Amino acid sequence: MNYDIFKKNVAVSEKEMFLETLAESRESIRIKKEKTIVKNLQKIFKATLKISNKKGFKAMSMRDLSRETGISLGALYAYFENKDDILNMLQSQRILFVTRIFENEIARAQRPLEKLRTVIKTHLFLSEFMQPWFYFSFMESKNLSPKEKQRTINAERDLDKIFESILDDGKMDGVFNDFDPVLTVEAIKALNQDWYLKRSKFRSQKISVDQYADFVIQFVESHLGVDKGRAAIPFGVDKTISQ
Amino acid sequence: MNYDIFKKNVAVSEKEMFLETLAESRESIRIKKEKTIVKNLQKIFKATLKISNKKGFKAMSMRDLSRETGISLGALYAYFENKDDILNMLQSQRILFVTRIFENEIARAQRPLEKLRTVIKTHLFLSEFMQPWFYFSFMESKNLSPKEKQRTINAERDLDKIFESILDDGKMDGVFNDFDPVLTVEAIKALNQDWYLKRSKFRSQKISVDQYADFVIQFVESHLGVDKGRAAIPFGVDKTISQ
DNA sequence: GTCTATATACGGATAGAC
DNA sequence: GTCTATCCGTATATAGAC
Repeated sequence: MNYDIFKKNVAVSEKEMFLETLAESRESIRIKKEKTIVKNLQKIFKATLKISNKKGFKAMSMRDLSRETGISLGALYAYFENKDDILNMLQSQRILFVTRIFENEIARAQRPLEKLRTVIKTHLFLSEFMQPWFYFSFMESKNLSPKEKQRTINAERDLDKIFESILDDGKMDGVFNDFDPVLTVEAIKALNQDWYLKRSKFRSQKISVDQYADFVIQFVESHLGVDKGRAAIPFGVDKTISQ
Repeated sequence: MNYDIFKKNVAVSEKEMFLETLAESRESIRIKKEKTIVKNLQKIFKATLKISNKKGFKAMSMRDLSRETGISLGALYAYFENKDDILNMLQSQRILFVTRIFENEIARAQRPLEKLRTVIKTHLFLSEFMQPWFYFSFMESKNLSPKEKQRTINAERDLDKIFESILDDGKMDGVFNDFDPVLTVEAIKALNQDWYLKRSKFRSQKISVDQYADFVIQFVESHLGVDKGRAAIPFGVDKTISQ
């Protein structure tokens, strides 16, 4: 899998997922027509990410948002009850979206090494696809409602567990060396996190997300002591890397 | 070197460094007695970090700061011209402090491997010693004045150069394997950065900064192919991946 | 040097016309 | 559904007494 393939897979279900995840926010929205909601809410989200990622959510005024979206102050409030709602809706959308994609991409049973590579790439490609959301989410997590904060913590814990169980399986199979599971998982996440936190830096260095994915995988695998000579050849396990 | 030793080394020159770095902010401070400045400015900095790291600098009101420091609203403004000054002073202090310590700790000529370990530890121990400053600096960098923003970028570039030259020397000496210098430096920084961004997580897992330093060093060294405990990476194999 | 009281502006949110 | 006009709380910053 590379990013182009991933992007195409995701793009087809994007709109429909947006609609599904809307259900939760639906009660706080005064607008009737779904089509109008989708159109304007997407405008609002996009503008919020743009402004907030430049100067912070707290520093973004509703007047800023009105100007950027072209929707008047009064009309904006038909799409949420208060400013913080936007933040929580964005986070809720992001988590549901990520969870859904993750379930799709890593559902198939695979061998640990393949699985590790798939999860690293999925995580990385998701953060590329939704970079402004990931960046925003990281920077503004302080101000989430208790509900969304808890949900974020849970999602984070789930991701940890996915990584841990893969590493564990690999250790059992003898594919991976001995290592500290907590620190290793945290390191993988730190490397992936850097992609969306420092994206403009990578872009200016002309490093693509595919290159970065390969780098992270190689970096992590040398820590795990994966024997490259053996892992690459049998069973075509290495397909994901060689393309 | 471990963290306890580092901490003792740094602590002795801390106060005097604070005084030195004060010179720059001096003109915007209306107070005469240096002793008073030091006492109250440290109180102000401490309180700012405490409040801002909880809810963000923008969300911290001057009334919050007044309450936390025990200094009245009016008196606070004798120590800076406006709220943003606090942010810029904090950042200026941090950069000057870090630069000074770095110069002291890595001055001595060493061999690349030793040097790499020293720089990783120094960077990590500094971020432990000044964790609230590092966290604050990362989170609030958006709102720095152009001057402090530029200074931050320069300091970052200097750090990159230090790492790059060490890796380069190691490559020339044949101590390190072939690797992508830009990505490798970025990876080291990402791992170190995670320490101050997720510090409470590490603390709750009872991971000490010394343990983390050893982990990062070992992680990076296995990427560079210097870990004697593992099989050497065959020539050429990883080229397809790292480029 | 530090305090209280206050000027002034700006931000979130709503009312009510269209 | 969307707009303009406006309310009102809160924020930064200052004035001026002590």
